[in-house]
Amino acid sequence: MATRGRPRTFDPDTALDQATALFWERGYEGTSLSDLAQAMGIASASIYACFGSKAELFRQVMHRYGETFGAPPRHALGAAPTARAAIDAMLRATADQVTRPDAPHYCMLILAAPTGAVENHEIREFLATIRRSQFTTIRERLHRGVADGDLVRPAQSVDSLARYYTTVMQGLSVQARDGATREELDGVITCAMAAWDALGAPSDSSAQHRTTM
Amino acid sequence: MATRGRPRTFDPDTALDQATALFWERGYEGTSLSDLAQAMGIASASIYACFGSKAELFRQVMHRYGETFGAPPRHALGAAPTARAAIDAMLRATADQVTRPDAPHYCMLILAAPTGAVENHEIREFLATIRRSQFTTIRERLHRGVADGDLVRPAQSVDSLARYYTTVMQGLSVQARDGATREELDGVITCAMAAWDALGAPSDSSAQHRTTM
DNA sequence: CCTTTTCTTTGGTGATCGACAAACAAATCG
DNA sequence: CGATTTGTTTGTCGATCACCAAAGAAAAGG
Repeated sequence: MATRGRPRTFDPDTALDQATALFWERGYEGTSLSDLAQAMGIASASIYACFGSKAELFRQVMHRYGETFGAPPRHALGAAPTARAAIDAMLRATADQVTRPDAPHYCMLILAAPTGAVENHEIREFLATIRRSQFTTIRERLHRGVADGDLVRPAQSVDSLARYYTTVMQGLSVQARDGATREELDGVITCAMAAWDALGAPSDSSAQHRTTM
Repeated sequence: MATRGRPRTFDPDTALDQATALFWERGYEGTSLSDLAQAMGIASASIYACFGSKAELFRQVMHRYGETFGAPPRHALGAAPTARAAIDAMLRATADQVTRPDAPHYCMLILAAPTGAVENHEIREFLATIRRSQFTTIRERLHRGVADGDLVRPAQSVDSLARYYTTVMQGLSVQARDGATREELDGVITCAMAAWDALGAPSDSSAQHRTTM
């Protein structure tokens, strides 16, 4: 792999990090190319040469973002021994991430481009697709719990339960955005997990209140 | 109150509705003044004469939006006899609103401007303030439930319970945005209400012991 | 009628948007 | 070395941004 031609004078990964910081602070539409070029320390033409376009740069930012910011919740979901522990750990890890003191208090995947001009609908749909895959990942973890026997098939369907915890996770971003503290999010999560004990019926404690609705 | 001068040739309320439709579809930053002028059927100068600025127009749009789109959930919260029924009805009404076939599937208050350019931070904070007031309204309804005796002070604090249901409500917008159906949101809400029975203590059984919080 | 008041239309402000062409610079290859 | 390849710099493209001044139009007051 010969490296012909003039070598790049900047590190693409570092530049991506700087672009991430800006997109994170201002969202997709709120960030301009001249802002990006200045923050990345290069001319806008170099952005096009290296990353293609503003949209393509954002996609690469989100890819990197998913592997860093998104890693703890994803890892928690997969590593915990039971479905209940997995969901709980995923939510706590999310709360950790969206209240980190060194970053804006929300998840880019959810709030960086939920709406926007017509010409940016592709970016919005790009993020929506990732969010939908999060839901299916959570759902699969619950199904695994049913297979493992640590989650009794709930009165509500597994689909509903998965969507419910996805909803809570996404709501955490809005809460953090509005100034909720890590401790307050912990209280939210504890409430959310109380539904598990009412619905999912853990195998260790036999069903108690099954009435309602 | 004499009406001197040339009368207005358009109805401000109708124009506000048309502006609402556009802001709703594209968010705050994604909507341009020329788009608005065209949709409202007037020149941009008339927008400034009547509404002041883009930001001021958006504030008036949100005021009207809160009195129309926001009315059903707010009314449900206040009208239901018990705290539990109030929260349940509020969430179902929210699900109704964010899946209406005649409007974009999300709540503007939550997703119209969660991020954006630095010069639009005031708009973002304007919406955040309204969202925080929603939380306090929900909290007050729960406190009323405690006073009424239909909600036993939960193991988790009333604050946490209020923030939890606020989080779920906000998450519903993201879910609807990503294509969740009304029925799927119903399943989410049923799961969310299951937490009530685990935390808040049943409403029918008379208040048991008053544990300190 | 004329004056005053208010709104609308016209037209354009400077700034900034995303994107790129052309010229220049720095590396490898033969 | 010269030729080739690749990245950077410079400058700018047409479009669009939010906004507004100036002039024309339509009403009421005198």
